[in-house]
Amino acid sequence: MDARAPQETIRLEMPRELDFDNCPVRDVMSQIGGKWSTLILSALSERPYRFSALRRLIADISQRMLTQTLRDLERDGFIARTVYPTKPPSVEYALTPLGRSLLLPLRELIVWAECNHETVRAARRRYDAG
Amino acid sequence: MDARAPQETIRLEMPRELDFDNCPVRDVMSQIGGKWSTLILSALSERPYRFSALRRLIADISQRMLTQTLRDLERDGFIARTVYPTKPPSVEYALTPLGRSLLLPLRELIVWAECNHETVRAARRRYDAG
DNA sequence: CCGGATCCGACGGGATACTG
DNA sequence: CAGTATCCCGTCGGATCCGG
Repeated sequence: MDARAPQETIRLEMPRELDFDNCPVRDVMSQIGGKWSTLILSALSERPYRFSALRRLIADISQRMLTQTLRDLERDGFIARTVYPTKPPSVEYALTPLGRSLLLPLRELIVWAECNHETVRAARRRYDAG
Repeated sequence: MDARAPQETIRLEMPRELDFDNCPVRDVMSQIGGKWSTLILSALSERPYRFSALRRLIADISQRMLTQTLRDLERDGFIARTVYPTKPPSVEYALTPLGRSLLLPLRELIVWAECNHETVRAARRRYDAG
């Protein structure tokens, strides 16, 4: 997980399907890589939240993007949307089992990012200087 | 790794730094989430490659995007660029230790994507139908 | 409270042509 | 061979207003 850890030799296989829609990696990445997806998944990993609660939690997300990202995540089966017909109606979002299973590999990446963020930023500064 | 695997309860902590540049997750994701980054990292995980070799390997990448993505990955310290002053000059790209360390969490995500791709596509079809 | 509809700027990414 | 320079367009995401 750390760049200074003993180096295991890792080989990733090139996907043979380079077509975007048929390439699993690209298909998942294009969703996870969105600006707000991981943030929302992180929030929902704690517990289900209602729309307005998510909005308060993330704070700098626009109404539009929250709605859209939730829709996309729901479409892919990562989260479930439940409407309670109260007045006014309340809507709750929760992770599905599929969504929860995604958290495992996602967490690995998040931990890596936190561990190596400063290294990356340093490399970036060096590159921009030279 | 599979959605049907026994469910461990995972909680991801919300990053307190919501500012884009200071949030490690977003900072890494915005790079990895690019259209070509993971493909290039996968290729270089096998062995170093020269520019034209990468181009043949990826095939449907444009010259422009290959150059730009390689630059970005180099800037972040994931790959190293070595110029051999032959005639005509040849340039070789290779993973750095930092880049190689990224492959571990990345592979988790790739494996997950391959395992669950069909589930996601099915969910997507259901959503679009209903 | 939970959105949808619309307009708009910024950026990612493709195609093509040109250079050392 | 390994790029740079332009042009162009589609999508992402923000702001704002409107509706059940």
